[in-house]
Amino acid sequence: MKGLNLTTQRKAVYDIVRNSNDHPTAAEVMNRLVEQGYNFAYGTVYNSLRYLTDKELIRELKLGESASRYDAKLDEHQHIICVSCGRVDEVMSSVPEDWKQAVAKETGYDVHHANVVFGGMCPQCLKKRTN
Amino acid sequence: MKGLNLTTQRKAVYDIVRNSNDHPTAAEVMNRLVEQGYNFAYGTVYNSLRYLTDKELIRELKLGESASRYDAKLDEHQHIICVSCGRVDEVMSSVPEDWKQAVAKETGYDVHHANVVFGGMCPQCLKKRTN
DNA sequence: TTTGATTTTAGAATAAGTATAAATCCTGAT
DNA sequence: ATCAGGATTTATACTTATTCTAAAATCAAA
Repeated sequence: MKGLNLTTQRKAVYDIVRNSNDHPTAAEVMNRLVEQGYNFAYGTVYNSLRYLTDKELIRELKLGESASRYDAKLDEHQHIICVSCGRVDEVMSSVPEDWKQAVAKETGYDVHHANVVFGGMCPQCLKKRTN
Repeated sequence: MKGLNLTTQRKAVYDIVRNSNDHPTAAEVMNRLVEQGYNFAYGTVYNSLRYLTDKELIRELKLGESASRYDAKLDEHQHIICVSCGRVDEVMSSVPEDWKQAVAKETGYDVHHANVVFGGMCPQCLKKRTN
């Protein structure tokens, strides 16, 4: 591939992001690395996450929380956060094209992309609620 | 009103947010306060912004940048950021109801709200571009 | 196998925001 | 007016997430 240099540390970080289904933060990636017996410098984890993001092997998610999360799912999709337990799920249903066009018309912008973060109550928390 | 205590500092902060059209960050609010001859503690500015947010006089915007922005426009709306110059504009066209329903169906969530941040090129930057 | 480039490391630095404790300000009952 | 109690402000310390830096380690190629 186009000059991809996957060192031990980058590979380990990539594998964690790939094999996690909960969009871990840098700190969570760090914890899981330690669980697996690695002991990389904090800066290396951040560097690796940035490198992998630049190479488009993973995506950085800014969902309005204090820390960025990372996602190895690359096809265009959005996210939904449970207001009760904080879990993050994928939303595959894509932004309606005609809405994007309406926004372009309204604002005069050439609209490149949309980042959408839904908030709501996840099925599990809905069940736990008022019974 | 419902126990609203607008001190000098809170009023001054509120006025700045209200009279700005660029969704200032806390640091920008601070700068504008200094320009107006005020000299409040940093903590006071943060406290005031939180107080005003709690009282629903302003809204905190988390647009995926490092710092929160503040907006005195209260009706539901979204935002668009210029990828070239960074300016932030309002998007009044609202999230299509049927899309929200599709997302609820797909995820099983009870969808409460959606935060949308569009990215694109603003009219001014479009004009400046390749001429 | 020396040289140069790249990467990792440890730790310092930064940026945004929160917590804390003392000082100040307000308000309302004596 | 005046004092007590609560709320607010202030200055400063702290936290969290992340980036920067400079030295050490690793790799790759001549």
